[in-house]
Amino acid sequence: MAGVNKVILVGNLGRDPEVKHLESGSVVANVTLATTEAYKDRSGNRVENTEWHDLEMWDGQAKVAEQYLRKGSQIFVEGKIKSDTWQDEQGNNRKKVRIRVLSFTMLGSRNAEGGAPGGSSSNAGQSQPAPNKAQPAASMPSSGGNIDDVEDDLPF
Amino acid sequence: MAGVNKVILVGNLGRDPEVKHLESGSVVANVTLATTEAYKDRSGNRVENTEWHDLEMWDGQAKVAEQYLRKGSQIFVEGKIKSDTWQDEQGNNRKKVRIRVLSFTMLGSRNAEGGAPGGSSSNAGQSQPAPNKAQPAASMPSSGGNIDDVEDDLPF
Amino acid sequence: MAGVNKVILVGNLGRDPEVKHLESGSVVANVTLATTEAYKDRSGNRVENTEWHDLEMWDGQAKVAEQYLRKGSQIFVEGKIKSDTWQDEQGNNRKKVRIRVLSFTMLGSRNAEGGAPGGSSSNAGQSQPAPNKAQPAASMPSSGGNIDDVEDDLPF
Amino acid sequence: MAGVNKVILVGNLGRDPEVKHLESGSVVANVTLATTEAYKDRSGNRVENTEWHDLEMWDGQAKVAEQYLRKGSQIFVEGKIKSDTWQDEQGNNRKKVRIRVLSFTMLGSRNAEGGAPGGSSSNAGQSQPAPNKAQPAASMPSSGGNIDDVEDDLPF
DNA sequence: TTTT
DNA sequence: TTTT
Repeated sequence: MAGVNKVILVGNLGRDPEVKHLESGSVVANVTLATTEAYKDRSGNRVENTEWHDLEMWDGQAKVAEQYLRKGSQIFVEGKIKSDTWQDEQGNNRKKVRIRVLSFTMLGSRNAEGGAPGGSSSNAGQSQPAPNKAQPAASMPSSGGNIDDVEDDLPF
Repeated sequence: MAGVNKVILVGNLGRDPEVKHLESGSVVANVTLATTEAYKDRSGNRVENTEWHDLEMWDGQAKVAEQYLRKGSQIFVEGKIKSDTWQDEQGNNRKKVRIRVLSFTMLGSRNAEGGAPGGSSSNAGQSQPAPNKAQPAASMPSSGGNIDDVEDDLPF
Repeated sequence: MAGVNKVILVGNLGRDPEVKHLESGSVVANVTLATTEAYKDRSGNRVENTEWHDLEMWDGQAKVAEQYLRKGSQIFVEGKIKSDTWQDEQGNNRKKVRIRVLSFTMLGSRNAEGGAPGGSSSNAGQSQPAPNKAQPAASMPSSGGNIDDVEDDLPF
Repeated sequence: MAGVNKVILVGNLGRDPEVKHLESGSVVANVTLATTEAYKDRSGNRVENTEWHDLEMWDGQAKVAEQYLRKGSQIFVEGKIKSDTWQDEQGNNRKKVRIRVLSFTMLGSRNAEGGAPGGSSSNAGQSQPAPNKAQPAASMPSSGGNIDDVEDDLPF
């Protein structure tokens, strides 16, 4: 019965977060995260391999994501694997795997000050204007949320 | 580019490993692992939630799995998320997520000596006779494999 | 500022937990945990290497430890590194590193039912009688504590 | 016997790495890493707590550290706890805990291009000129080392 | 001694 | 779809 289900990721967002404010008052953010590994194949050529992860963040976390994360943002994520299963129209069993984020931390913000925060690619047309990625203390959520390490504990 | 993609699981096998010896000489073992978490809901009732993970082990690892793991075995797993994507007959994009195991460790075997190793449920009819789960050093694979912590590093 | 400090251990207790009930009402348990790795040296000989960790558990966690953990118990631990620094009598800077446990899970108990729970080494003379290591749901702490995954979040 | 001893850190270097080239040909780099966590105390005041870790890197890893890491660099580290024990002159048992790095990844380099790489504080007087922190592929070690994820597997 |  |  004793179980551990833990995921640790460091990667970059493929898009701006998609945030939904539900009627219940809950907020959910869906984020796609790329983790890329590079290695040499047998011929000595450099090969890159990218894995795309579907992240799910809730409530306080989702709000911080909405406010501070953008396409290209680099984050550290701790979470767990969580799958939904259902039957499709053909009666086939289907399964969708997501990472339920338990906490995340923005990375690399220190050096963003000198240049365009997030770079030119971080604020594509479909998104609202990006906030200052440098995360000055003054722009911290007054709710007491912690930009740098956002936790949100639901039972599952 | 800097990426981290790490999964840590502790759980029990849902079935005996399914092992295939490929013509290429490679060996692959597919394992289903359950991680269960328990919590109290708002009414104070104990609720259990089980997540099933599809694990993939290769070569030396797969051989150790074949020899020592059985339905019910408790293991610690370190691996990474790895997905296959394709189009189904309807032209829909499909994605299958697996955990590529990088190393695993058998748990709890130390105290299993006194009773039936693995318990009555650990050796269903479709499987070969289970070996002694207590893993005495003497029964270690002569190939130099390490029963307790099996690693197998492929680039991806 | 963004920081991550995470430790994951699987090992066995070197002694029964040492538990102190403080006047403040807090409870602290000190636990020594051995993690052993085995490898082959250049000559092909099997070598074992054991690292001893000093764990610190508080309150609900400490109570569960007091009640259920014994010398020899195998546990999964998640925690963080936490050091105390001071000057000794000679004026030298000293540092003591501990693992502050954030959650732990008892391992291997499921299959222990058939034999002596914990095995002969798990209940040395200096300790109180060991409880049933099999952890039936019925023997769970009525306080709502979760034997299988004990969490306790202090700020640091 | 089955053991897991894993440490995961994200933090910033307190100093430039101290690198020693041993007569044996081995190279060792000692690095101090700060992991900072912030939280609100009972009065709602923001409190910061910094833990300092002593990291040890060897060979290929150490060379990459020497070349690319500087005071202030942010890295992701995976390693294990490793302690040395000895008796001091007074005959007291002493123990020194280090993190043996198994792999590390440089973080946040993407946005360093626009400004001064590493910032003004990253290259203090006592250090050699910092290399371009942006890690162009062209400056990669020809030895096949991977700047972004450096691994080095010794048995212990 | 870092970082924000 | 990210990043280098």
